[in-house]
Amino acid sequence: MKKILDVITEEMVSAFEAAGLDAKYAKVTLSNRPDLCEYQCNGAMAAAKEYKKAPIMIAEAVVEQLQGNPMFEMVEAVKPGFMNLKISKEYLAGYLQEMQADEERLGCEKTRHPKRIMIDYGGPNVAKPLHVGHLRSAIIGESIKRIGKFMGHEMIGDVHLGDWGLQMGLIITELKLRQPDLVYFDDSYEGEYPTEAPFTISELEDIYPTASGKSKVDEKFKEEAMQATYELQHGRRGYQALLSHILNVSVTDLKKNYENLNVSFELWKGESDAQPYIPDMVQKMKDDGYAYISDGALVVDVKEDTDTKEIPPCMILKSDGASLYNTTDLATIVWRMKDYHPDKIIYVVDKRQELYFTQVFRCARKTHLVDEDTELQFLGFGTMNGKDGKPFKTREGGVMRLETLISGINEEMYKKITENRTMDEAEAHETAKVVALSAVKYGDLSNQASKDYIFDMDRFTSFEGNTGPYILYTIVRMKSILNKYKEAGKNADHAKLLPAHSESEKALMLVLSRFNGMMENAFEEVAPHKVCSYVYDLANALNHFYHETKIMAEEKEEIQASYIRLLELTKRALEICIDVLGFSAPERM
RNA sequence: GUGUUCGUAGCUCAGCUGGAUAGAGCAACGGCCUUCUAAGCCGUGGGUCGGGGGUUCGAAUCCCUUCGAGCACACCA
Repeated sequence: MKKILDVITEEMVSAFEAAGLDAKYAKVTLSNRPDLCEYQCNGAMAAAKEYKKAPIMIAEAVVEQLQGNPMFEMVEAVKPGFMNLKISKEYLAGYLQEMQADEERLGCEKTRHPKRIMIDYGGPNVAKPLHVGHLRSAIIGESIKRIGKFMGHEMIGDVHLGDWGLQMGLIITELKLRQPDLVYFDDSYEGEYPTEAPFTISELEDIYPTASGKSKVDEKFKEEAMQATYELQHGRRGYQALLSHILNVSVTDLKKNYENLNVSFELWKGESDAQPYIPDMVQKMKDDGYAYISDGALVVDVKEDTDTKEIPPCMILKSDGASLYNTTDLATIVWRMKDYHPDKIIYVVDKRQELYFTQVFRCARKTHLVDEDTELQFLGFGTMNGKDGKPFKTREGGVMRLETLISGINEEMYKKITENRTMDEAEAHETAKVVALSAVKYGDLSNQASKDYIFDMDRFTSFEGNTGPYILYTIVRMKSILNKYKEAGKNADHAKLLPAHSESEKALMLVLSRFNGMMENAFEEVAPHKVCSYVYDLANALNHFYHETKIMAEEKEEIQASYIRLLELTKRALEICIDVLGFSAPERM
């Protein structure tokens, strides 16, 4: 259904035209003076110049046309030339009724031009546990994916595993040291390799850091690892079998961890999947004359005339002929185009990689890896800092494992819940997890993705004010009333949504009516934080209304049923929003 | 050095496609639970929107400049 601002703007357009004025000035926006009005149009002041008339004269002429329009409760022209509007309660109730009829989407239409959008987020490394640095990409990427899906686009999330490079060689080398007799290290072995991995995830998580540590002090060990890497990448059977074991064990564990975050991926591709495409890609870049040797390395120029600074060429192969991150990312674009032909690829990556990605994108475009109309978008997110404003670290100064962070918050949450409510242990733990996740995700998403933000454990676990738990609490309150209503043997399913009876009810209705416009905008701007701020507005409006209105004590059935309908609508809107943000609400808390 | 992002209340952040008195939350202070979950609601105090210019009828928002901070600048990923 139409956005409420568009509906009002249409009326304004007619009014402008009826007053003999250009409709381009008729844009209506939300009021920034809620004490004066709900919507405003500032076009009269802009039009003053063209028509050489005082803005107030123009405003009055337009307002004249709107007098008596049943859509409005108030229309007035003020001081310099503002036009202030209040929508009629009847119209608003009708609008919400229409929203409610579309329970699934609340009147937020799917796009008419669905796109296939791949979204590259997550980016974990195999054999390494997830740490806090992986949190933002997962949370933001997941939310953007869900917003896109809701808007009707085909969203394909790809985890883009870090499963290529020296780290693999390190693991293999360390494993060889620990278990030299494994068949994987036997060159003469020609049979099938075991299906069972020769290590568990916890062993793997021990092997990698050990190996990594050794490589920094032990030159010989490092050389061996490099050699192993080389052999792996050049097809040594035993090592490739090991690689797939490492992958299996690791991916199983990663899936579990991401699941705990309510994050999932359509594709579990990794850097290794791009490798087969490298030779042809490089050859073609050479044949087409884009790639040339500079200082021994193979590069493609990507600078453009409009650059404000020198953009270094995009390196395709190192001077020793080896591939590097760029090569893999470009080859990844190759298979993505070949297998999926997306309209757009969004990269949800640390913003420090921006320059690097402009190089990759330009190179991909220049060498025609992507079509003209395939959009490559870099969505850089800021660093998650600790309370001191410096990158988030453990007390000891190390990187904190994601699991540690999450379980810490879960515990804190569990304490809070058991302090305040009586609930059996199992439910309390389950609820704690749900609420803790909302705290983390909302805390992250309510900030603009591109900015650094301070992850303040105390603030997030204090659960007051603009937080995930506040939103959940609001939903739980509504659920509680709705249950009571049902328990009383009543049913409001076919009740009419009546015009607002109070200011707080109308205020709530006004926020609700913004739903479809908000969602559309959040998608267009790839901005989950806009969903957060809407959700907060809505929860606030509900709580004001809730506080003033004794719903269960309302004696007139018709009015009470209308309140219930309004609660249902609000609850639904909040639930859609938090779902799109990637978390959910418990039954009680 | 070059480029880039940012600088809004004591703290954490919105607002930035220009509009009327710059908004929240936390913290501080004061009210509200015999009635639907007080993890709530209502109220008070707190701001040269880093500084300076400019464009405009109008600037936190656009442009220039300056100061300060972060980040990035080809053989790591």
